[in-house]
Amino acid sequence: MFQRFSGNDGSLMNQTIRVRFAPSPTGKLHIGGARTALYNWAFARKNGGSFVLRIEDTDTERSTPENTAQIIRSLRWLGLSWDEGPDAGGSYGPYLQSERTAVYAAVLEQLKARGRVYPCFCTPEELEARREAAQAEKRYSGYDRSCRALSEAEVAERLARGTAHTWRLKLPLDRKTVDFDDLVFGQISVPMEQLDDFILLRTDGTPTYNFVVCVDDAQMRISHVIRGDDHLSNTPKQILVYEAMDTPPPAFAHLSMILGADGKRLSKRHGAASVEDWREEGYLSDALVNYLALLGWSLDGETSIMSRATLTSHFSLARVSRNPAVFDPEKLAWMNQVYLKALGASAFVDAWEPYLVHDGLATAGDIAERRAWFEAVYPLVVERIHTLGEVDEKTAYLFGGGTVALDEESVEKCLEPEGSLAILEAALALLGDEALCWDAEALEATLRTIPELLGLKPRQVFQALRVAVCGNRVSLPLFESMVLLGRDACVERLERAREFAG
RNA sequence: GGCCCGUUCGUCUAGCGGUUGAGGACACCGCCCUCUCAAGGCGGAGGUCACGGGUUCGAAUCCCGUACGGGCUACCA
Repeated sequence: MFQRFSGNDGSLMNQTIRVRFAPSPTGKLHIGGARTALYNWAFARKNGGSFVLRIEDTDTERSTPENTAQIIRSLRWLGLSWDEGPDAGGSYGPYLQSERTAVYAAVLEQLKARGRVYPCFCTPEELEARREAAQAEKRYSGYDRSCRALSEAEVAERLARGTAHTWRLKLPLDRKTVDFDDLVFGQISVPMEQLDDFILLRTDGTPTYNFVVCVDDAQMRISHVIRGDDHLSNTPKQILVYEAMDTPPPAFAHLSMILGADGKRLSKRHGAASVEDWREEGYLSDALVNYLALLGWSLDGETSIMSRATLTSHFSLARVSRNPAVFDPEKLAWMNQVYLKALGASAFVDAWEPYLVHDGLATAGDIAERRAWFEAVYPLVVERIHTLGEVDEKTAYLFGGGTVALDEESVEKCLEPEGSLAILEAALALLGDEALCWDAEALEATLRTIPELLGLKPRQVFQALRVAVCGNRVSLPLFESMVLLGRDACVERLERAREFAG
């Protein structure tokens, strides 16, 4: 699959598009990570390329297989699919960094053979002291390259003696800058004085991030690295690693950070910060994907509701914003309702079921048996909620049979005032008619006669009946609620309410 | 401290030198609808385009400073 695109030098060239999402399994999939994954996926799908999932689990302290499984679950829930990954296989594996140690060792050996790295025997304490001294004198505090000046004999001698050492990258001393053309940020230029011979392999033999990420991206033939802009400053270092490996670097596209309402980087402090959290609160993946797509990217500046298909047919890095974006839960909530309204009754009941079961309102068996009843609730409740998590609270009064919990304040305001008893009696009399058809239209037509009969305002009548039947002065539409409750339950509730009525 | 990056209504954004008296969306306000709450319809308020200099006939758009914010500056990723 070949695509023409503009290369770093501005020329057009043919290249297979391959992108990757490389999360570290140290926790759940975060909103920021989800957006990075989404943009990578959209870019790959739009350009007919491949999307690779690679797990960066080298931090054995914090990485767990559970987190990896959880991240994969979240990505799938979001509707993203990858062509290669730990679970999907592929010809550039393994896709777990913890299984790639031999690859890193081999590349390091090549770099040694080509004289692009050198051992450093400086201890952390020495480095720390020198760094502090440099900072005190306001000099660049990077490594002073002292071990780079060691003679071959001395190096051989220390190595033979088994002296603890790291391996550092030998930066070219004759360059002035490292330049690259970021697909989002544009031309970036960093002076070489700001870069030092950073460590590729630690004393304990483990490779560092800036090394492994290059090895992996190079070996996996990644064409475009799309990631958070916290890596923008690391990019020059990585370009130097590519040069040492004698491999052309991929194109880079950095995504600005997602912030909380306080302007700080989005985190748990801001409430739900992981995809899993939002799912549990009752957000639809379609809504989350749509919202995330627009957080830092726009189709045309006008469109706000769009499907994954639109995303994958129109996504473009050129339209990715450089400014950090503040995550706005209110807009997500609005968008979620838009998607809930488009869901349809059947899909809604499926999505609602876990909440019903969890809150003890119904069992899976009840739902299967009275499917139509649950589906009838949908059009009433959907325009009054933003998340699935709110549905049970809004509909709980429909489940009590002949009894309902009466809201104290509602009773006080709508049931206790004089005239309520007469309203209840009138309603009971009218509903006692066995011939009355128990549907919303008939109920409304019948009960509409009460205001005139008693000389009361419709509002007063219906609010009294609402509190008697629904237990609260705020509820789903009264007549439809009565239909869902059934005649017996309604009559019983009206009778019970009489003792509170004025 | 040094280096890199960013800065358009409260928020997400459109805008890539003139058709912009800066457009859309969320939130907000009002009206209509109405059995409550919503939803919906209509309308409104809200931006001296961070600030200061330039370049230009003309700048939100290009250049340079300043301020503010973020990132990197680790034997973290």
